[in-house]
Amino acid sequence: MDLNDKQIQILEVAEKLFAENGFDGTSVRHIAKEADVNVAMISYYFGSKEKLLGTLMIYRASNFRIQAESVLTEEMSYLDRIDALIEFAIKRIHSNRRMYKIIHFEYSNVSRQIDFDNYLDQKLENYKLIENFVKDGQRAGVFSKTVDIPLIFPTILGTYFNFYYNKSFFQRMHGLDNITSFDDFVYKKLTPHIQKTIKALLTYEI
Amino acid sequence: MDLNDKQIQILEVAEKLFAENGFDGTSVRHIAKEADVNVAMISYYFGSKEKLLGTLMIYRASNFRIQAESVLTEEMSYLDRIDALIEFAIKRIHSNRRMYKIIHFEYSNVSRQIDFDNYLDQKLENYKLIENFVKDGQRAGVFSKTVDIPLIFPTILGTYFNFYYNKSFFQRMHGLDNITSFDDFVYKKLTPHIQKTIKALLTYEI
DNA sequence: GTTTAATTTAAACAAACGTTTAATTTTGTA
DNA sequence: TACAAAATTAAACGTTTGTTTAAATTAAAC
Repeated sequence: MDLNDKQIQILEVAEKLFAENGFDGTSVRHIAKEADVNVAMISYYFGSKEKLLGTLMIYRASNFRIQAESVLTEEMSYLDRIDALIEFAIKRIHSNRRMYKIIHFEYSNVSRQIDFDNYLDQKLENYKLIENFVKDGQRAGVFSKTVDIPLIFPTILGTYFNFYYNKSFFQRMHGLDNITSFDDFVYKKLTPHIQKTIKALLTYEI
Repeated sequence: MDLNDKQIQILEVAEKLFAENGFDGTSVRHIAKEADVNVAMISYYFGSKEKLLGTLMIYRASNFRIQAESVLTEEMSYLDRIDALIEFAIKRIHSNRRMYKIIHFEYSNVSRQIDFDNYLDQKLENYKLIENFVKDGQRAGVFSKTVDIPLIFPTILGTYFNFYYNKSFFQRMHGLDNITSFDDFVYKKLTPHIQKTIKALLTYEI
């Protein structure tokens, strides 16, 4: 997939607007105007609005697994590697949060004709990686054997996204008033909270 | 707010379709057809599509706090009350999951003119209730003093919703193939996982 | 410099959108 | 039965939707 500058410009504007207003809430004319191109360019380059979203998904599907794998094989204690993995994971989903929001909302939409196979394959790959790591830790006697491994992911990602989806509520509650402090909060408060939660869960007996 | 049978019928169809296809992805004609009424009835009863959503929010905003309060004041250990609270909370959000999905996706939509004040007020009330309970537990020496109380909610709700939003993925992974087993999974696997996670977090030192 | 291909444009397309209208039917009241 | 109010209907309203067309412009190839 080779994309020229204009195509990338359109994709990034579309990502922003899809995340803000939803796929159906965003018109191709709105995308075109914001990206400063003619409406017809979207059909010309991508074929259709749905294919534009499909291209966007592929464009954003960079490989989480390879980097996560290198984090997990560093020479550190199991708990330190959990910390490192979660720090890396939150950084990743935070910078890709718009794409995730689009996926969350379109994934369960039956009327949409979008190919989620690549997304699901990557998700499964990522799961297998974590599963093996946790099982290693269990064999080493560091992690509890009663933890429900498939549900670790929803707890990590879910905590982040529930925070993100209720951003205004938390901003009001904490008095955060701009984007910088939202970013700061994610790294300085939310990430440690998730790290602590997962470490607690993985070492909790009965 | 007094609603007749036909109005309730429209509201429940709308809730289902909004959750499935989004607010913008659902047409008033689709709602009317599914609810077996004429399109004009929606304007006639609710004024507009947006006001229909507003009415739906009020219709679903039943009081979580009162029931949660009675759970938290039962004569049980702190950890057992955590279990009871989470079991109750998951039951509630599971049965209201469609409404929550709509709210999550419309809440961050700036172009929408919907009143979220009631929703936010309730959210704050619920938070205050939990905050007081956790602080009591900390004073009693049962709960860790380093836990970030405002982030307990995102972990509970987020775990549920990330599971729900990736339902098909988990169904494929666990071989769940119908709605009954999805319900079963929520109560028999997901709820215990969240209970364990929060108890672990609340008793985790350092 | 000429020709061919790629890009960009404004305009038009039919379909679908939320909403309103005005007429008709049903219901409730006296 | 007669009347008024409420409910229901099909049709029409003006916009907006995604997409296509055909002409104009720019870029690349020879």
